[in-house]
Amino acid sequence: MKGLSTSEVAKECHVNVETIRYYERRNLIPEVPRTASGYRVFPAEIVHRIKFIRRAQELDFTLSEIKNLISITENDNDFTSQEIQQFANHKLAEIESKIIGLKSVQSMLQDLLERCSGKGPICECPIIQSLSESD
Amino acid sequence: MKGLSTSEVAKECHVNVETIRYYERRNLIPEVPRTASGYRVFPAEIVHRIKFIRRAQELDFTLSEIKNLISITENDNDFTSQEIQQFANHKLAEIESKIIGLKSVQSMLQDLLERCSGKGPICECPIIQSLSESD
DNA sequence: ATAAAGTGTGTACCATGGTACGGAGTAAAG
DNA sequence: CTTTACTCCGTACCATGGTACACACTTTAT
Repeated sequence: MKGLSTSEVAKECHVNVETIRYYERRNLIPEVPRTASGYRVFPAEIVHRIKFIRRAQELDFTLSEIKNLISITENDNDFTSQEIQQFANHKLAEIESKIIGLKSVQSMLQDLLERCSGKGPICECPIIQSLSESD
Repeated sequence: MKGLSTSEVAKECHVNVETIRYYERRNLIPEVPRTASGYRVFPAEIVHRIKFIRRAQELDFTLSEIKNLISITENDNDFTSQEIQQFANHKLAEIESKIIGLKSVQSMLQDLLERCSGKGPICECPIIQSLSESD
């Protein structure tokens, strides 16, 4: 008995059953074979695919970007090397500036935590200062 | 003639006029005075406030988090030092793990770019490899 | 004085990423 | 066998962060 049911996959991946159907509709996962009565039968690999999607989402890839990413790897796509290069470059720039921004918030928050040690009055909040000053 | 109209503020901040009304509804900006005929008259400082909101959004703060941030600084809030500390700690953890994730995608993309130099067949994409392997 | 531009309100709509629900058929357990 | 659990589908709904629109009233420019 090989193959997983929708809910087995959902449980494995810690996602909602509906999410799986949704990903299918969005073509993030393939349409898998069905039983005679129409129940989906997923190959075990689908679990990796879905976990892949979730990890990529956490890193701010949108579902359509993820779709592209997937089709690049599967080689069943219409992208040229150049396009892939451009995509990667674009995303890289985005990521770089995000890292910079996050690092600055990070140090602001660290600062805040040092000053506001959970007691006494609200400090002159350094987060807000920094976010406010730049223009 | 002091005070800015809605569209002047919008222009200054590079946001849509409707966005300003939206922020007012969400209580991210105060309800400002009106002219006799009901037109909003914004103080110049509102521009900083709105730019603040936009910067914070870019760094993944949600509008409600931003609202909290603002009310913390204005001291017209019900937060204890402890709550602020917790909020900061929580957000800090979030930011840290995001930075780590982004850095790993960053190096994957850099890798990809080195290998796929825009010519030849699609490489065995290292991005996907890395996203796929972990569990 | 009259047209064009700006502002107000409320409500509807958009995209993204899901989640829930009703009704009907299927499978599994008691 | 019947009850419970699972699955299907389509459609509707939710939250977030806006954006657009219609309709009415001001303001400004000509």
